[in-house]
Amino acid sequence: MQAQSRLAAAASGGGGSGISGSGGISRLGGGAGEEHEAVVRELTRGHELTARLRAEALRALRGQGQAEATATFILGEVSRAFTVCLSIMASASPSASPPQPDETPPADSAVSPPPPRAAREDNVPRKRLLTASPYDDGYQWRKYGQKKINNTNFPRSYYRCSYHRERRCPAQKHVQQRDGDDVPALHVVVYTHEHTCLQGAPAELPDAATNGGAAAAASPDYFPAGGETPSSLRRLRGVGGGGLQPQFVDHRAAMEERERQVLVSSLARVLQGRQCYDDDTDVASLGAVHARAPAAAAAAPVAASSSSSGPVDAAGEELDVMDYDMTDALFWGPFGTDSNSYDGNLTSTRCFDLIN
DNA sequence: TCGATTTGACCACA
DNA sequence: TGTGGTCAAATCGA
Repeated sequence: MQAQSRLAAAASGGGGSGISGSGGISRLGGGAGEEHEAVVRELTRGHELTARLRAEALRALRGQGQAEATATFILGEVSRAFTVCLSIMASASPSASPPQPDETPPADSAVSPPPPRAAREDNVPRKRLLTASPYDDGYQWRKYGQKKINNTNFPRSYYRCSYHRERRCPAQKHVQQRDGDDVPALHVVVYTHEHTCLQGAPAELPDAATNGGAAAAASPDYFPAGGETPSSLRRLRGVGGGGLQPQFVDHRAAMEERERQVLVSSLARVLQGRQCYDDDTDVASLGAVHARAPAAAAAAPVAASSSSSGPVDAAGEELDVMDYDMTDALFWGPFGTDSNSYDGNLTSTRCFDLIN
């Protein structure tokens, strides 16, 4: 598990200034399990702190256009990186392993439960993912149902792409918290169908880690003809719990580099204050947070999948750990109407995937 | 008032 | 026939 080793090395401060202080890991003693728990604990803490920082930054930058958008983008990517790392750690967790045949059954299992219901054979492609952050995958979803599933402790929630009607996007997912006492709680997410709301996205998109995606947003295909969407811009500044990611609001012109530099430098100072980075942290390394996340996600699951002993869902089906690529970079931008009625045009953003 | 979520009922599949 | 998946009216909240 290369990624796990890297994470453990990073957590123990190998080669750098490391993490210290009251909230950090001063020393990683004990066995691998203890070390694993410590890394997960710190990642979870980092994830939570990022969310708080994001809320504070957005409050402070509200109405400041590019700065607000850039802060949303960067902190969103930092959050995503934490999510990826937590997913990797979850897949490597002893608690994530499927029950072994020789394990002692629960005391109340004298009557063996019925075999899990077979999956529907509808030839619909499905991707399964085990994650601690099932709602932070970069897409916008609308919940349309919830169901108590037999022999599980937690209900299953059903979601459709927010563009289900507007763009006939068939993408769906359902989320179900896995039984057990995982910390953080792990959820099995099953994605059904690919997003087709990505249609019309530029064929080639630049690396957002280096330019923030400004060139992508500058593509004439990215915004509809006539382009300006004041209503959507209003919505992007409004409420919504952070579901909207307006990183490319009005980015047809190249992002103003100076403003971005100022903001990123501020963020770097904040992050350094939390001692999350080495002393030589710079703007480039912040951008690399984005670049590393998909790479790390791709690296670890490959090894795990080859062992065919990865995590399983409630039905006993092995989770395809390659599905971590669902956390790859996604980009959102404004378009069209700001109506989001159920039957009409839904939202003021659309998404497309940089990868593929 | 409008959009999102909840939840009971219904439907289709194994 | 039971269960998972979806629908749609009711409800909630901004």
